[in-house]
Amino acid sequence: MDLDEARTRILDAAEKLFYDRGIQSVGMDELRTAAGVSLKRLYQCFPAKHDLVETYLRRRDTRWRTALAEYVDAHADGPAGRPLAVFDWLGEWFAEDGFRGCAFLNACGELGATSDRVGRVAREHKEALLAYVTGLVRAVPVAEPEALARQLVLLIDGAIAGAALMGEPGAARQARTAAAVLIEEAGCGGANGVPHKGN
Amino acid sequence: MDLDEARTRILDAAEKLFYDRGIQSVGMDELRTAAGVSLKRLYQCFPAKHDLVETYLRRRDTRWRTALAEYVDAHADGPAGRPLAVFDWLGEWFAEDGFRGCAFLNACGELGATSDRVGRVAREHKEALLAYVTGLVRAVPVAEPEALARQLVLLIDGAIAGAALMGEPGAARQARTAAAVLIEEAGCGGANGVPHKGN
DNA sequence: AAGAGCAGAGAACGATCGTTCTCTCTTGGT
DNA sequence: ACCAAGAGAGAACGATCGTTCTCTGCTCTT
Repeated sequence: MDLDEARTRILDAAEKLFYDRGIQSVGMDELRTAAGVSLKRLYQCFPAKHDLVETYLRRRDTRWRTALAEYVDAHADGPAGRPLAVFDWLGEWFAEDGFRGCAFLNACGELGATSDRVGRVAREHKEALLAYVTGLVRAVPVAEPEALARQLVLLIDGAIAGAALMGEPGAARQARTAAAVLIEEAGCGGANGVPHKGN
Repeated sequence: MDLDEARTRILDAAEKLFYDRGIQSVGMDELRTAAGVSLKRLYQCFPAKHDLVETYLRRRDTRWRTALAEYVDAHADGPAGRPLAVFDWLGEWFAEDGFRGCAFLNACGELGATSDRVGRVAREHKEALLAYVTGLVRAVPVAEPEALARQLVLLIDGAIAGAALMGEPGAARQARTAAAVLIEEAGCGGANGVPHKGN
């Protein structure tokens, strides 16, 4: 077996097990069995468990944001619809089997106080999400795009948390309608010409 | 030492340690030392660790919601300001030393897949919060108070998650302004007479 | 064909976990 | 004063954790 193939098999098993059951609940031996590699290979690819944890989180971060961006590019109608398409993607994600909330928030709650590395990865993930949403918001004419982007990220995180705890995918739709109101209200003479209330 | 006093000392130590460092990272022996009771006493009060975990979460739930309600009662000016006062309280909570996000979301991410009891407690906590916010919203004249309450809870959870990951207490203020927009927009001819846009 | 080197399987190790047991000491009733 | 009962302190137990080591067998070069 190739070394690169072993790495991806280990990371695939780690992502499934860590996300499903938490990090501390999964032992290296069970991981080895799920990946189908030997313990020697496992420690050859990842010298310690926290290395595997960090790599798992980083790979999930890039994959998650790539999937989101691809969905938005494919499904959004016009620049104004792109921020709202984010919530449509969330709705599809919430409905997936095995959805268990934000992997970074879970990892941070479990190990954030102990390991500063997972805290750093989680922070980078959230900053990258904010940067992406800010880019989406800049394409629609609103006053203070950064402030609106931060509000939308609040709705995103809230929807993820709500869907994780309650198991109700409808949180995405509620967040979407709230986002539409916020975007509309932040608009300064947008496409439909509704003026800012500005009291 | 009284048995009730032992219980509260154990619960106080458990709340501090579990919330600070996660549940699985804290052993019963360290807990015993922090509480200043004997192991026999500990297992006499809580026959197993998951009993202690569940009791810790339930007590934190009632205390958390009581503190929130007391703050809202004390600081809100008028019925319309009560939902907004929730976010003021969040801001003070976020700024506290040792703030580490939502204890129920953290516990659920760590043990939710393993223990269904912590999942149930977390769900009950979030339902109680939604019920409380719904009660606040009903006092201000809006169309569809339940929908608005759900949106506000999304903002609350998002602010907690954002503050937990990034350590920025400003999330509470951003959520507050977003909440003000949503409340204003949901109003059906409220106190200031702004009509619903209703497109 | 033979020896060197690497890969897989899993035993082994020390540490730590949740939980129980033992031993000693105090205390209260008669 | 004496005995029963319970409390505290911590040793002990089996399980499991992350990590390393050993042993066996295959493969590749000359």
